[in-house]
Amino acid sequence: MRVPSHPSTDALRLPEVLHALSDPVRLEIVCALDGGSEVACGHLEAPVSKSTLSHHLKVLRDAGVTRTRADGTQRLVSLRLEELEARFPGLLGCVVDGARRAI
Amino acid sequence: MRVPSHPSTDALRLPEVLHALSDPVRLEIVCALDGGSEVACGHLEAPVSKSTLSHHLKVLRDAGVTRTRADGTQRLVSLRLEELEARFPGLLGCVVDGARRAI
DNA sequence: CGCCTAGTTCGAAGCATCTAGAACTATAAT
DNA sequence: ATTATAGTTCTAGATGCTTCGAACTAGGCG
Repeated sequence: MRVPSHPSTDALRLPEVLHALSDPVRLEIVCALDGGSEVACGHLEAPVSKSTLSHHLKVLRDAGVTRTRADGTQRLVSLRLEELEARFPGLLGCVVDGARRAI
Repeated sequence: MRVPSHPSTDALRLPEVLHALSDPVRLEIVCALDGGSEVACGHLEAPVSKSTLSHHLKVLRDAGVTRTRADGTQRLVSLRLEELEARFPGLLGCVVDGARRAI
């Protein structure tokens, strides 16, 4: 399994980031990752099939919201907190707060 | 021309708001409205046709991002700053800041 | 090696989005 | 009343998104 590519911090595009965050399933994933922990794909709870979950993780990764690294047969996903904060200060915090209050 | 309907503050949904903000044309409109001014549709600069602009304004309005009121033959559009701030604190500010820096 | 586990990728269906032109509505001005 | 102005709505096409199952890839284990 080849290592997936991640956009550089400079390459992050706001419309793309917002679109990545605009889906309920992906918003839940982001909330689950908030706190900085690395989570294996399979441990993410989402009401979708494995392939759909993989697709959503790809959308988040391509937008630069998450990072994925291989660990054995698993893929560990985490938020790109520092990079997002550097490029769009406060955004992720507001979104997660808003999502936690009422999705 | 009948008055368009606006969702109540309670009815605002984060995924819908984020989706409304995830389009470059709409993001530009929101930036243009930031500051609190009311702007007539025709004075908004957007590289799209009149009907497409009308569509984008409807998406923003339906998501609860903007408010529209009639004034003669014109429609004045403005941001729902207070309501958005009450429901999703800081969000609009972060988005506008991010958009201004680099769209 | 053969098998299991963990994810990805492919193919396809169904639905939504963005876009524009044409037709329409409503207000204002002549 | 006629005409002009400002937007909306309808229709339609092209594209994109979400979803799933099936097939595939890669690493770990017996």
